Amino acid sequence: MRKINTRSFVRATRATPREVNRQILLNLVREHEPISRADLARRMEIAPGMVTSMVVELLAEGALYEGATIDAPRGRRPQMLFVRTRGRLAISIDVRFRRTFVMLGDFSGTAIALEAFDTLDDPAALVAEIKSRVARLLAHNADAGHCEGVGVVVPGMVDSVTGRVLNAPHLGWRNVDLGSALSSAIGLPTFVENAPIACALAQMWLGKRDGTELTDFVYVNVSDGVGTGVVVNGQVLRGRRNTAGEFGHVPLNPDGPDCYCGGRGCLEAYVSDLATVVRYLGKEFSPETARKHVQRSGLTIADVIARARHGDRKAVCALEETARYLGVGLSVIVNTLSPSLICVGGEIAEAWGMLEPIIRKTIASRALTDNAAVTPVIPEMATSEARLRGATVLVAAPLFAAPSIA
Amino acid sequence: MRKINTRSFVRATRATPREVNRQILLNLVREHEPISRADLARRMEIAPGMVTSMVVELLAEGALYEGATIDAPRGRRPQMLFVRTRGRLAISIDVRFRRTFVMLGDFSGTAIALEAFDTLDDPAALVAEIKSRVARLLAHNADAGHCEGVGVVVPGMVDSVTGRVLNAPHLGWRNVDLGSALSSAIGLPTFVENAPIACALAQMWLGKRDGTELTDFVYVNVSDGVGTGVVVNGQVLRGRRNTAGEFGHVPLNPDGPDCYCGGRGCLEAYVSDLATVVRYLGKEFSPETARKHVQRSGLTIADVIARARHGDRKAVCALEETARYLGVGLSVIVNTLSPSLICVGGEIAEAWGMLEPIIRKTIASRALTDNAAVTPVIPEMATSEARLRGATVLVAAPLFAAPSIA
DNA sequence: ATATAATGTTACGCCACGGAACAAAATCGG
DNA sequence: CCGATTTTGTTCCGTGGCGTAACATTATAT
Repeated sequence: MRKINTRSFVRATRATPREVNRQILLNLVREHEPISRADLARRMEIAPGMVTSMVVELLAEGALYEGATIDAPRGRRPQMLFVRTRGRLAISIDVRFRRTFVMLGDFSGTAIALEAFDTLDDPAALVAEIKSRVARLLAHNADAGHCEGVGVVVPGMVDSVTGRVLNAPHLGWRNVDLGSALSSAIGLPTFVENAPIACALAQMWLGKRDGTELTDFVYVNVSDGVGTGVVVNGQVLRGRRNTAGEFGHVPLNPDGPDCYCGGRGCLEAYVSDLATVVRYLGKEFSPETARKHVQRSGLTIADVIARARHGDRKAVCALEETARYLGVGLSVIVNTLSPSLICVGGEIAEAWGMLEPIIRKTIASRALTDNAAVTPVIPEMATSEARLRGATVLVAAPLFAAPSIA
Repeated sequence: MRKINTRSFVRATRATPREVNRQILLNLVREHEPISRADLARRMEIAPGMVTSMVVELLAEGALYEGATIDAPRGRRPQMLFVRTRGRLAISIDVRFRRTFVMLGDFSGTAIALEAFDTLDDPAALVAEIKSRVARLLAHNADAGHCEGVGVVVPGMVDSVTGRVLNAPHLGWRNVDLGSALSSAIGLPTFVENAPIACALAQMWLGKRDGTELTDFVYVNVSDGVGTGVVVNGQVLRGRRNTAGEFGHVPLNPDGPDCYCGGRGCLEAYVSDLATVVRYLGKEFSPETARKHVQRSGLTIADVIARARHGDRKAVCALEETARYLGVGLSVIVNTLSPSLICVGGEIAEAWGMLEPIIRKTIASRALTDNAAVTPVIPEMATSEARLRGATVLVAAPLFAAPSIA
């Protein structure tokens, strides 16, 4: 039961039913391809004639394509339909603390070309560098298809409507109009999004699940910071000024370590990669000294995980402590949002075998209901390039999204 | 951008545009009444002819009624339209720990009759008592109009679709099918909902705001426990099995007092009325002893507030401590959900003058962005009968809700 | 009395749903 | 090898409701 916002509503027009049904059909093809017209009519519970008329349109637009007819036990052979992803290209850009990745890929998220370079902290310089690389990528792959947009993923708060980066502490950016800059530099529609949200979108649109829809879940990204992307009812939770989802700064202990946010005992101060490495080094975490300790040691979270695998007791303990606190943090998410799934990304996911039992136990002991206690928690390995796939989704997904009505 | 759930979607039919536009029109009348057809046409940006055809339908159904024509500076005088709330009745029931309230009121939430009696812990006995009282109320007020349904508000987790009370610890209920029992006893459609969610619904549908729509906010109810109703995008956040929104059990301190939920240092263990009174008595809060202490003292939260008003230093300190912890809890809500408003209900709202500065300061110091720091927090006084108005909304609001499409 | 301006109604074209009939292309059975 | 059957896909037409426009109604201004 949703209340209509009378200050900003979308009226239904004569074309509305067609728009709605077209999108439903498109999504059914997307999730069940290859699929025949007859099967679509059955799934949508509409007359076959309407499927024909919609499919004719979608074929003409190039949204779908017809594959071969396939064998059937009896009767006329069905002509299978597919969503056209090949030849529909997107530039995906992942701006990270040290390195920036630029990918040319198609709408299915598969890469055609991938480049990386050291991130330039000056936004104008970064835009210029991206511009030249994108131009080269597009020129070298002119035969691969038509590029329909640019998706950019940034570690920080983003106003996805205007494309402005509101605050990206790791890059030292505040109120940078990255969307406009890139879109005018490259000459393609550009979409900018916060990294954990983009990862959540990638999970929702590209994640292969066995029959279950993923419309209410939380993506938790653990890296230098802890960010979350919350999806409710198939929509990203944004809140006022796109500042929702900061579960990384849930306070777990008023006497805990200081955090970069100015608070004390935040989840992030316990479970970020920085915090875990500092713990392994036997030091106390503090915003002032953490980076120094880690840089002096030359260790990364990957090293700590590797040492733990090889039996280093201190490394195992450091990771187990991280798992305990992460479990507490996730139990807050479980009790407040009650998602149908939590997905944990970041390099820490590589150590999932060690972490999972502790996380599970912690959640189970703190969940308020039996049902919440068994909330599925799955890792997403860093190798899956979640951020770049999320950047692709920023370009591709709007074509499949539900029309907003009322 | 919403993803369509291909496992459970609603196709658009030929009647869909009409349904959508009808609801928009109805809501415009609801929020701007009295309003003329011409004004509706302008606000909806549709031709006046369409307004006429829809209004004819709605008048015939009795959803709207025509008032008098009013003066206009020039031209034909407009005929004003109103939503018909008089004569459309609802039974509203508020089941609380000690007392149960039964109200007969119209769709605007104004009471026609109100009764109260001691809550019977046995569900069957309670249903029987409610049945006889409702029958009498309806018989005595047969001329007041037609009763269209029953709304029930319960202190606990509710599956609002089936009407089952999943878990109401204060009543000692588990998996009680209250909805079916009441609906077959009274013979009217019955809607059951959790108390803080119902309060949130009352705020959203009946709250008088000056021009601003309230579609993303959190209602925090502080009483014996702490419950929250979260509204995102004009919809209540429910999560899996209706267990979302338990911000009362966000852990604030691992070394804090034990909580009824089995955890330690939960927000509820610091700021519930019980916790505040226990603090005033100079005792440590614990689930085993809290009620005993309070009962022996004979004090209620209202007494503590009254004493603080009369200059009792200990009472002021106890309340200020509650405000500090509540501020921490609200800052968690601010950072994770980023609502456009937080509404605090319960008897503690009566002491708002004392609490607000501390709450505001705590939120401001812990918010992650400047914008979040100034999230409006408003009290709702207990006198406004939020729960009973919420129960009414359960019956009335479905008539105004947006049709769910795609 | 006529012009002007505002509200509200009636009329009709057209798009897309909705149902049904029809065409197409395969297997099955004799 | 030919008709019956089955399944897929297309064509056709009726109808509801948007969308535009003309028209009726009722007031004030000049």
